Amino acid sequence: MGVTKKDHFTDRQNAIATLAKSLGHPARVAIIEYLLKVDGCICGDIVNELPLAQPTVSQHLKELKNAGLIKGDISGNSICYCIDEKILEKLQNYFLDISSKLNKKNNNCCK
Amino acid sequence: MGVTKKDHFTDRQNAIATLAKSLGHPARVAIIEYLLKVDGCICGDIVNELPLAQPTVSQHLKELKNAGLIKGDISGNSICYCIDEKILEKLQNYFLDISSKLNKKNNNCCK
DNA sequence: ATTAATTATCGTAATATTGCAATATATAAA
DNA sequence: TTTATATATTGCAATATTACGATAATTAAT
Repeated sequence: MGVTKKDHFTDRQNAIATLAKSLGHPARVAIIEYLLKVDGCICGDIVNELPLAQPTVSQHLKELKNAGLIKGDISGNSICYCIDEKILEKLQNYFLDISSKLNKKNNNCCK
Repeated sequence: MGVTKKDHFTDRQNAIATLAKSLGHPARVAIIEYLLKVDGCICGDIVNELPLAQPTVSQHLKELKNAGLIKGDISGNSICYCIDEKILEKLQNYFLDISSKLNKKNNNCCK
């Protein structure tokens, strides 16, 4: 089928999956890392940085934006994309939570 | 095309993307959360827990295993899956790293 | 040895993703 | 106003993912 049965999972599980999925492509990881590195955030710079055609990058930017990981501001002729700290914090907290649960648990049933 | 141009990105970017992708489906998030919650880790329990058919769950388990997030031990008739702490730690550290970089940066170019 | 139970694999259909050329849209510059 | 620049959208081909029935493979129980 290729269609995910979202209805059967919790909102939280779907939310985490959506965020994780948006980082599930190296180009999108590269975009986040680029935005972390630079001061500006002009779309054209991202296109130049990545080894992909402009429409492809635009598509990846759209996915990151839909997931909430980045936001975009119109800046004259071009568009300035930046990381949305809140959502990244959410992801970070999720993994912190998992780690603390793992620590409290004896996770030794497999070697 | 539908084929990811992995060659053009760094190993680290590809590695993070692979891990994130493996959590990019609610069923796989649910599997991880289930393994965190319970003491045992028998495949059949996971199948019962999830609203998906056995072959589908088996496929998701395989993906998590390929990504390195879980490992499986044969346990008599059945198979015991558990979380691989090392890899989850890797993911956690990645997001901690991003957060600290975000804090050092003035990320105020978009409102 | 047969049968039951557990998990993996195969085959296949439906849908999603990736990538890009072509084109549209919108703003800036001349 | 025309032209250049920057980004988004459309359309399409290739590949990947998701889901499951049927079946294989493996071990346990009888």
